[in-house]
Amino acid sequence: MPKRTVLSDTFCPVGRSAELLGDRAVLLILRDLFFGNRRFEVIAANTGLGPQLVSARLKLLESEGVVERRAYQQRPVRYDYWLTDKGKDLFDVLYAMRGWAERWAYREGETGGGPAMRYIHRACGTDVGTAVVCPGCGEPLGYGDLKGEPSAALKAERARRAV
Amino acid sequence: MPKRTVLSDTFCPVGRSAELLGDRAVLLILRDLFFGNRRFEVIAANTGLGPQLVSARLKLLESEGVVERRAYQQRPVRYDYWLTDKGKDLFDVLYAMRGWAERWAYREGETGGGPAMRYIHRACGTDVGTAVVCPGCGEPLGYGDLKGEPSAALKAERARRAV
DNA sequence: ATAGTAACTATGATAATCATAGTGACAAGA
DNA sequence: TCTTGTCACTATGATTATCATAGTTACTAT
Repeated sequence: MPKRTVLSDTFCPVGRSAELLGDRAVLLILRDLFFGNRRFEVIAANTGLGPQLVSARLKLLESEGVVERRAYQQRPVRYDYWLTDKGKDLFDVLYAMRGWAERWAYREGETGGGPAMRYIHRACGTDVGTAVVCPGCGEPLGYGDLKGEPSAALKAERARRAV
Repeated sequence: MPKRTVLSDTFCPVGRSAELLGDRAVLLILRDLFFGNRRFEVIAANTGLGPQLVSARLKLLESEGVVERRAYQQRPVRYDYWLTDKGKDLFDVLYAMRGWAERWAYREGETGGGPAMRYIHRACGTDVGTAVVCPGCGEPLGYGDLKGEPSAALKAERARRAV
C-alpha cells in the first residue's frame, strides 16, 4: 500500500492516540506488557505475531516513549521491555477495551459463566466486574489497583501458546 | 501482505477488542460517529480517509453490530450511519484514548493552554479534565453525560477539513 | 440540457504483513 | 572441542491491504 497517511498532524486527541493504538500488534504487545510479560520470545508466543512485527512494534513503542528496553543480563546481552509511566497510563484504554469485550464479544456461556478475566480490587477485595469505579468502595480503578484472574478457558489457552 | 491472522479465536477480552479496534480507520470513524457525524461524505472528509476505506470499515462495523445503516431519505435513497447500543458502549474506550493523548501527546502550550478538547459534566457543570469520575460530583462519566468543547485550534482544523 | 449532490465502486501503484528460515553471541554438557 | 540449546533478533519472497484519483449511479434543481 502507499505510505500510510500520517494522522498525528491533528489536534484531535483521539486521532493522536489512534496513530499509535490503531494497530492490532501494538495493542496485543501492550496487553502482554501489562500482564508482566517482558521478554521478546514470550511476547511473540503469546500474541501469535511474527518476530519481525514484534521487533518493529517494540521499536516504535520505544521511540514513542511508551516502552523502555533494558538489558536484563550481560554475556550474552539480553534485553527485555518495560512500560514507562507514559505506557502504564495506557491502562485505562486497555481496561476499557476489556470491559467492552466482556459485555459484547462473547457468546452466552462461552467462558463458563463468569467473565473471561476476573478483576479483584486489591484494596477491598471486591470483584469489580467491568466497572471503572469499584462497586465495593467507590474508589476509581487504575493500574496496580487490580488483580486479574483468568478464567479456566483463558488459562488453558495461555498454556497452549506458551513457549 | 498475507491475510491478516484472525485474533478473535482467543478468550482474551483485549484480544477480541483489538481485532476490531486495532485499526486506525475504525477508530477515526467511531470518533466521528460519537461527535454526531453520520453521513458518509462528512466522515470521509473529517477522517481524511479515502471513500473505499470508509466504505469497507462501515460495512465491517455494521456486520459487527456496532453501527446501523439507515435511509434518511428516499428518491434518491441516501443512507447514514448510527451507533447501536453496542457501539455507544465503546465510548469508554475512546474517552480513555482521549485522556491519554491529552496527558501525553501534546507539546507544551501546543493547544494554547487548556486541553485540545474540553469536557463538561452536563449534570453539574464541572470541567472534568481527563477524569473518568466527575471531580465535582463524583458520578461516573459515560456516553451522553458530557458536553465537548473543542479548543480554538481543533475548531479551526475541523473547519479546514469540512466538505 | 446542464450542473449539482452524495453515497459509493473501479483501477493501478506501493508498502506492510505473513510464514519460514537464518544469524550472532554466548552457556552447558558430552 | 564438538554439539546442542537459548534467545533476541534479521533476511527473504509471496501476498494483499491501503492509497490517490477518477468514475458511476440516481436523483433534484435550474
